[in-house]
Amino acid sequence: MPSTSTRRRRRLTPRDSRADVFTAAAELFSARGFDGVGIDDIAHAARLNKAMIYYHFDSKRALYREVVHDMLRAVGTLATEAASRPDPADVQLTAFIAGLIQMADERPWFPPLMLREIAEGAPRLEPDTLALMKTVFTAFGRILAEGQASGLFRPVNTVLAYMSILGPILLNAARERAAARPGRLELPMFAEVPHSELTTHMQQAALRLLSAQESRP
Amino acid sequence: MPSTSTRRRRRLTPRDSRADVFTAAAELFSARGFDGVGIDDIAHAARLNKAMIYYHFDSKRALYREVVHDMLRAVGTLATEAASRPDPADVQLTAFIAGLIQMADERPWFPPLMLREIAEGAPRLEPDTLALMKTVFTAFGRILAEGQASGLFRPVNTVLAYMSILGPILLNAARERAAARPGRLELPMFAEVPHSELTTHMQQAALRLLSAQESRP
DNA sequence: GTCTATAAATAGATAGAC
DNA sequence: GTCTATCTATTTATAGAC
Repeated sequence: MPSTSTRRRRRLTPRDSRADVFTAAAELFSARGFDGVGIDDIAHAARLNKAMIYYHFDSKRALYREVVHDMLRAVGTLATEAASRPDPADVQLTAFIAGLIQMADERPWFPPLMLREIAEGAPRLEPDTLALMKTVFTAFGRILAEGQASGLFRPVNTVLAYMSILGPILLNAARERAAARPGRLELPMFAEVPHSELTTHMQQAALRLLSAQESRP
Repeated sequence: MPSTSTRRRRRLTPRDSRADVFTAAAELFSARGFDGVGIDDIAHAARLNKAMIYYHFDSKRALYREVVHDMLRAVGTLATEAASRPDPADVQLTAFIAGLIQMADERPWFPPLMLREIAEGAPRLEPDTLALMKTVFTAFGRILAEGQASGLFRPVNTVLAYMSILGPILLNAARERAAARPGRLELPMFAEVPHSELTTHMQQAALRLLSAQESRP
């Protein structure tokens, strides 16, 4: 969420239109991409008009950047905290995975948005955005290195391991959103998967991928 | 590739402008998405002009549909052929994985395009497109079921297994394209990964995920 | 803070010459 | 088959009233 600390506080919940714009923008950018969304669409979804968008944000691109940065900051914090836990690497890793899945639940716009950013090679991303992405990857690398140093994990390419864990989580979350469209649920590939089953599967898959010893049940 | 069989053949390689449009469109849609690409961009990339696009294709959307369908047909064929091999399921599976990686090499526009289609919930996809997607998923399901029936694979949710295999492959291929942008290669997360290492990793990961017995080396 | 109205640029699509 | 010129609609962004 965007920081509200810099703006004046008023009493009696007087509608935070900036937050409404942010949320509407996040949902729409996630669903249709930067170019697929018009300022008018965002304004309508936030039950406001064009002018209010520009009252709160400098430009469409600036608004998009805030949405992406908010998302990356959250993931960066999650990864860094997981890597800093005083636990063995497998616990750190499963915590990271559970956190990612939970985050996709709390910020449903996050998975498609991140998927698209990667798919497009993040052309709209300035240096500070790349720095945020680097934070996540670095923290993940720390977990892996620690697991390998302790003999818990086998040696694997860090980039490929990263893709192997991030990929399915993002893809499945995006799939869930796609399944929500009318007439999709009948198709087997859009079948609903319980949250708990998802988490278990992803954690098992990661440990099976990395485990140095024979596979665990 | 689009079928050229319906059009007249001329001698001396007289430039197939339709194929040029198709390739340019595939590359651009892949890199920037449907809404991120203008007809003019495609025309320029194909060293033609707007009018030629509409001479060959009915509309921007029709052109996009052809690109997506061509891709899905190719993956569908790959998956169906892998599932029809007279081999044990693990061989079928590794063949499917190797084929996917090879396809991403031959049609570099495929991974980002498919990633985006999933991320967006395929809003532009008509019934016949969904049928193509279903073909791929069904063939994958056959491989899994056969592996489980023969005791080679453990029981896993088909959808989650599908995401776990497709996700990393697509994500990594998209990452590779993103890495090609200037100033990216220095970052660790955009480091180059040899083709062979990628294939081995993905096949190992899939087998470790699904294997019924203890992990294989 | 919120709105209407409008400017200025861009994009999908077509007409028609060659 | 290939081109230039153009129509029309949409879209980002701003001006200014309330």
